[in-house]
Amino acid sequence: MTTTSEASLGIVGVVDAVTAQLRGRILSGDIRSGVPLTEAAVSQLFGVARPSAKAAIEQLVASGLLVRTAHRSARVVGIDSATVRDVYRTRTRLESAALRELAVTRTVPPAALDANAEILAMPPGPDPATVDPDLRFHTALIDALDSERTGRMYRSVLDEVRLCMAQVQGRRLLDAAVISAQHADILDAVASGDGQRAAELLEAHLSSAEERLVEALDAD
Amino acid sequence: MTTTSEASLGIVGVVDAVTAQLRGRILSGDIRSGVPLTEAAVSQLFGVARPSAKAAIEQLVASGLLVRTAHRSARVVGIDSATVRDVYRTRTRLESAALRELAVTRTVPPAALDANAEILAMPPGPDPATVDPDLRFHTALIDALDSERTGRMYRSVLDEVRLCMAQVQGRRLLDAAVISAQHADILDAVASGDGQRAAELLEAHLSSAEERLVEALDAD
DNA sequence: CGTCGAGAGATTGTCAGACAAGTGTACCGA
DNA sequence: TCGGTACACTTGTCTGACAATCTCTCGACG
Repeated sequence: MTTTSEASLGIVGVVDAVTAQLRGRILSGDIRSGVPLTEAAVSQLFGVARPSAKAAIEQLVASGLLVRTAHRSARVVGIDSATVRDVYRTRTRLESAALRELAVTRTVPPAALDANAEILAMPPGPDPATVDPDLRFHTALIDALDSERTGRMYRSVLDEVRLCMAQVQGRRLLDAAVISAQHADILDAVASGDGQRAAELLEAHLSSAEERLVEALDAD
Repeated sequence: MTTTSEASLGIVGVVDAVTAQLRGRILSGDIRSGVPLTEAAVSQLFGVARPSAKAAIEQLVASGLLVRTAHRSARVVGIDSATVRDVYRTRTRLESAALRELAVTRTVPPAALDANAEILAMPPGPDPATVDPDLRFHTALIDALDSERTGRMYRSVLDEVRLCMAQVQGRRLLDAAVISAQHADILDAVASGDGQRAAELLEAHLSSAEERLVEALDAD
């Protein structure tokens, strides 16, 4: 098949297209956790052969978004407290290491400043729309390292962060003004060359988010 | 196929067995970089169907051990200076973060002590046999965090470290006694709760290894 | 003699169909 | 009510096939 119009749009193949579509549906919460996701269902849903659907599912299993045991249907991974804690601890390790490096050269990533300005411009109070610029702020810190492997790792963890938020329907977030202020403090510490303080501020920042997520998860 | 004797030995399927075999051959330097690794060749080599060989190759591409562009044969990834630097910088980030955490609770992983004792017991001087306990020492630091995701990430980087060493045939290593002493210093810093010093010692330790690898790579 | 283009070979991407093997479940008998 | 067995569903793997595309080589032309 592989229509030329598909290839010109950045889709390199059928299986990658299916994978991207599935990933989007999972991260947006469209596909709920618990319901079986059979290869036949995916193959019919997108009109592709079963091997293609199988390959797409396997990619997502490798990404950690789906889980599957032998001869069982794949399912969207269920997020529990332990998962959230592990995801956030891993996140914190990467980001704090990044901040310490950036502080050495007093490098403040412009993209992080932009993302935080976007949060600050929003009306104060909890707002689901803060999620996107928030994640962009943190991604900008990692991207500033200009490391292919570190970036890849971070993005895989971030996928699971998005999955957490998709499964916690009531995304109770902190006040946008508070988030923005904490971000600004972190960047200030980086600008002043104090990597230790930047790492500590980040740890506190992410810890509160982690707790918020865990308590929302326990409320069901 | 899936013989019952295979299944009882921890092999869950044909494709996983092929993947493991291929990974071993790549990491041991058996399969040289540059030569094309076609799906048909893998399928004939292990006596499996082409889809199975394809799946195994795709897993290794995802692992970063193989590279492939569309409609081209897969090849073992070529290691250059930039790759080595990125691998080691990513490694350092994860390990230094681990040391800082361990220092907070003054936790010295027993497995790290064991691995380092193994190095110390070897005859002084460069010896390729130090590679294995050396890698086990560093892995023990990460494993002490008891984090599934962090461990997964670290292992993927470590695969590339092994690949680096496989491609640099003359594995000029530091003196076993020197390595062991540096490791001991790091653990001492952790035991005394000085995470900052542990991280700095680790950074110096890995930097020297990185330089050694880069200069060996440039000598060809 | 050097350079460019076309064709052939090789390789991958995708599909269709098929069968074996394993797991979970529902039904039936005790 | 409880336990065992048979069935349906799903996955794992294979065979075979064809289209698309990339690379390489060979020949023609300037």
